[in-house]
Amino acid sequence: MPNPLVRKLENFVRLSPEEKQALERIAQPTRRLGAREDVIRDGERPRHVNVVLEGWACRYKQLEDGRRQVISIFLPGDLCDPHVFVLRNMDHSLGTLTPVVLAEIPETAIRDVAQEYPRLAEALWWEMLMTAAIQREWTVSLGQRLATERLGHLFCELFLRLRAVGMTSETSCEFPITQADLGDAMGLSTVHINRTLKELRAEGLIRLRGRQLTIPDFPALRAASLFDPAYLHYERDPSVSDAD
Amino acid sequence: MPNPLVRKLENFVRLSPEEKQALERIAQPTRRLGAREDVIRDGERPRHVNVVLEGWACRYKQLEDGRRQVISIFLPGDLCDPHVFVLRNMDHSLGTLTPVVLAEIPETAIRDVAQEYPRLAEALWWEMLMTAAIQREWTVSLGQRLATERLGHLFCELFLRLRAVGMTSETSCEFPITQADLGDAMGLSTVHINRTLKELRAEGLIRLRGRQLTIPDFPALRAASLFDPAYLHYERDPSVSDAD
DNA sequence: GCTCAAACTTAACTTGGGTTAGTTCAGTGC
DNA sequence: GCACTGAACTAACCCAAGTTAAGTTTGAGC
Repeated sequence: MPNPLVRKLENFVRLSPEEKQALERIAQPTRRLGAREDVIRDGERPRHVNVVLEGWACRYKQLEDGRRQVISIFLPGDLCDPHVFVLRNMDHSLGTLTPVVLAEIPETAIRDVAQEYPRLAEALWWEMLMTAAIQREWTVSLGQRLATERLGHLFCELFLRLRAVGMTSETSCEFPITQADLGDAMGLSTVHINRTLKELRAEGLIRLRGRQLTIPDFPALRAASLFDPAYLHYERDPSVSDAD
Repeated sequence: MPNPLVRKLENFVRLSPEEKQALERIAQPTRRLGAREDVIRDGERPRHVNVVLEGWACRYKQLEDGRRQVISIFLPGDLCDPHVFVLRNMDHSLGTLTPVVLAEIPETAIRDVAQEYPRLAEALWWEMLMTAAIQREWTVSLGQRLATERLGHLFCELFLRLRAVGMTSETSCEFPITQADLGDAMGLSTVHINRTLKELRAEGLIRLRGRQLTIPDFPALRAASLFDPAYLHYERDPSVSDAD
């Protein structure tokens, strides 16, 4: 099973064997957590950059009165903030949604690798900018899209992000999170998530049973959700030859 | 009138005269736009980094069916994406809300200045991370907060951001955008923005007339909106002496 | 194969906010 | 002074999504 961080970055730049090795060296498993545990909490001082190697995690923020918003979802290969250190304290928490294996990378290791391999530095930039683009798209979803569009859009996004790290079949992927988590992420109540899933199922746009999501007709779901994958920027740099 | 970019960055690091001069040199006015014009449109290729010197601007995304979400608001001193160039095409538009004066900085100029002055590089990192933190907070607002909290929270945020560039009095600031724009930013209809403003006014939490916003009792508005300024990270680096 | 808890599902009812369709107000141009 | 325009404001009605309060399914642990 290849390193998901390597797989992810290869969607943007072609990496040499040495570059891949350098990445794999710094992204080794160092911490295992169960489902629903905190990686780091709001207010704490970050000690390393976390990379998800296995499982699903999230950024979230809890309001004083208990309301909780999941701000981002992290899939295998995702980096949680390559440059957290600049700000001294976390302004949100990181938690797991499923059991998770993390690579905890020290500040210096990231810096060194970026210094030595400029193409890796560029790939890390791409990853940061794409993360920001996803955050913006969530803003659009929460601000403008109806519940069916919101969920459909999220399914499209997560399916493509999982495909980018080789974790999908033709039309299906693992989908291991609960309806309550989906609600916290999309700003909807659990009950309404359930209603909305029922509707999407009834229209034949998705199948979702156990921990398995199937999108039988991606273009159909895409159209129903006004999903435009451009913001994911999965185009390889044309200045890098595709021939190896 | 000092350069707002300099003022903003000084909230995080203390800058030497040479550092200030270097910033001022690259952040010179190069483009003037009227209200409601586009700086750059979705799909276009960015040519420079934009810094707002005067006026208010925004990031926005327009859906096929006309719905529009304002994704971020840019105030004087704000940089629109120091590293857009990595992604080849814009996945959203930048537009003005009022007449605006921009500094258009070439990619290389930013890079050079960051290379020569490491403290400026760090300040630019801080600015990027704070922008991301603001985006996350908007996600929380749109997902969890009621209309009154949402608007109150936005007023608190914008007031503090304006104060950081010296554009407030004790309790007031310019507030030059329309209720329709507020609606597009907070995912609410214009009508409901109006109702909600009425409510906030009735509770004595804000005054808003003409283009002037007054927050007579900031702690009260803060409490009513569950606003916690920690995410703005306006703490000066403690490793830098406060004595000049 | 039984127990227990978490996750899922549903129905009935309520509410926050959207929609439609205006009126009023404040500039601006002439 | 009057027309014109864009913004601010309001009322009546409607609907998407929240809330409450169940019942049902699933699966881990024994």
